[in-house]
Amino acid sequence: MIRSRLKNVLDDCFDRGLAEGLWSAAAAGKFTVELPKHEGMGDFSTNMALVLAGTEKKNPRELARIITDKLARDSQLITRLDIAGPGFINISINAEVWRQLIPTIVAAAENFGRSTVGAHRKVMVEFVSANPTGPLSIGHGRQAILGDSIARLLEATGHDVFREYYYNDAGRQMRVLGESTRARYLELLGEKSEFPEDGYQGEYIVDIARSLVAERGDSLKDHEDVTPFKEQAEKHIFKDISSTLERLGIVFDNYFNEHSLYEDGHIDDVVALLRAKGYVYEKDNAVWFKTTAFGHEQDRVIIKSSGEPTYRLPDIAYHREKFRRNFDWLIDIFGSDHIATVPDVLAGVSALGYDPDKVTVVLHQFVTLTRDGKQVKMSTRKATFVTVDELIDEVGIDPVRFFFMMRKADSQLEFDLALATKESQENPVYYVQYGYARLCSIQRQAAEKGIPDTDPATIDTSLLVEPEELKLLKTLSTFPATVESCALELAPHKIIFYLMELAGQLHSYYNKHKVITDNIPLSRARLLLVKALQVVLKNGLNMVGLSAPEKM
RNA sequence: GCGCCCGUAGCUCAGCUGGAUAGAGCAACGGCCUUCUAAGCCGUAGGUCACUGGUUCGAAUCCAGUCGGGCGUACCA
Repeated sequence: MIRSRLKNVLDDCFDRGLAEGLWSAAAAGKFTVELPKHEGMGDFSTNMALVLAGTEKKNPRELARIITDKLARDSQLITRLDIAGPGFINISINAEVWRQLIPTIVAAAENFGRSTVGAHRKVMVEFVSANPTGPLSIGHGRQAILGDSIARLLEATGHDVFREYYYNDAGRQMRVLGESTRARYLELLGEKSEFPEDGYQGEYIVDIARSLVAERGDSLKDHEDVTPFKEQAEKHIFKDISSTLERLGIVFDNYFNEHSLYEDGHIDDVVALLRAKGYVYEKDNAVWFKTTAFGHEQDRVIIKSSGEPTYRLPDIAYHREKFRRNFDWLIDIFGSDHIATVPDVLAGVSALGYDPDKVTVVLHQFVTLTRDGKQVKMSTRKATFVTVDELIDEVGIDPVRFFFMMRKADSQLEFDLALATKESQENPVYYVQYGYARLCSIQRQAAEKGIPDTDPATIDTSLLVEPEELKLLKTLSTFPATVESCALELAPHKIIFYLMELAGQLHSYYNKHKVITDNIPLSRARLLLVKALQVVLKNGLNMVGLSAPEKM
């Protein structure tokens, strides 16, 4: 926020130089204001002179001198200017400007960091979208938390967010699920049964079968139709999935059933529309989508010779429905194994006349699960996977959320179970939360000692002169911009790194300076800083679905 | 073969819309609890940013190629 104030001053300086004919407009909008990499270089740094040197073919240090002469007139904000290195201008900000942040933050309270840049744009975030064939596995967990955190950050920045879960409870995989359940059911009754070769072997199928025995006894013993088994399995698995999501604090606005696309005729509509536009043809008894018209290497089958659609067709129809529901921005969170479908769906969207630029696909790489240094193979069928539920049981909800958010989506994420369990005491999530708990503890102490409450109007913040205090203020000031860039870049990991940085500075400060001392005015000033820190830590944690415990 | 992602400290990873001396956590080593919670702090050590070339005042960052790992590349989803 102070940075943007400074940027305005620099822009103004640039415009005045432009008016005076000192340089051309070629460098307009190209220079930046950054935080210097190293301490002792002022509060901010700009490459304005270097950028101008490039466009004007002039000596950068000479340009820097001209710029600093112009800037020096503004002393409200700027207290010192230095030209460094090849022509960087290092800028020191009036400490009072930093201090003024404190009452601002305290007054904004839970709104500090929130913004309206989203301007109520309607955004759909589609994520998880696991079919009901088994409990959520680690891979789904990453996606669930990534999607939910992105959704939360978009909400915090003023977007109207809609969370949707797309699933398919029809088809071969569900039939196999039903058959697997029947086999377990018959086993429980002591009957002969043949377990499907590619059946779902997880223990959860036995639990479902057991529930069927409890509810229906042996009445389904000779039942030919697999439907009741399938339905029972689906019912239980969905209940299981939603309870896992609920534990993680994830709530969907809608569950979209793929099957409804058939019932409502959307599948047929899409084929007809594509056909009308000439993007569809028949070959080898199958129906093909002319994706080569969109620069792809080969066309794709959308209806098999058996008459069944391939996954592409409902995916395209589903995205058409998203567009028809008038969202301004469609965000799909997919595992990297779905990468192949993305170009096809986007081609479909284009072919139907919608704007593919409104779709953003966040592909996340796989989670590698290790236990005692050995990689654990994951397969829903074989049930050698670890479920999200088991993971939560072992390490707790906040650490699960935190760990999955800690890495950018592009990176493969290694989750060492042994480490996460054994060393949960040193988990980075506790480092951040402990910072918050410490602040709360300080306030409890202050109340006990009868130090008057923090009415900003009666507090002299100019007593905050320690370098650690000013450093904390600088970090606090970047919170709103951090939230905004995390949201717009769909990158929750950045807020995690921000929170770790802030917590680190706070712990250092705590160890070096006492907040509560016999010096009451100073104590009150520091308590107000504590309050501002509390606001930011809590908002940051809550914004991505983490708790902020007052005691640990 | 082709497409996408990744390759940065012993390990796990930030940094990547080009900027000054490349960072964090864990692990290792040495210190700090009669004082607001030691789930903490301070210090030491640890690097050819995979490799080669290019672009330029400047490259971990951009481009090309090479090597290594992952995921795809279906009339599976």
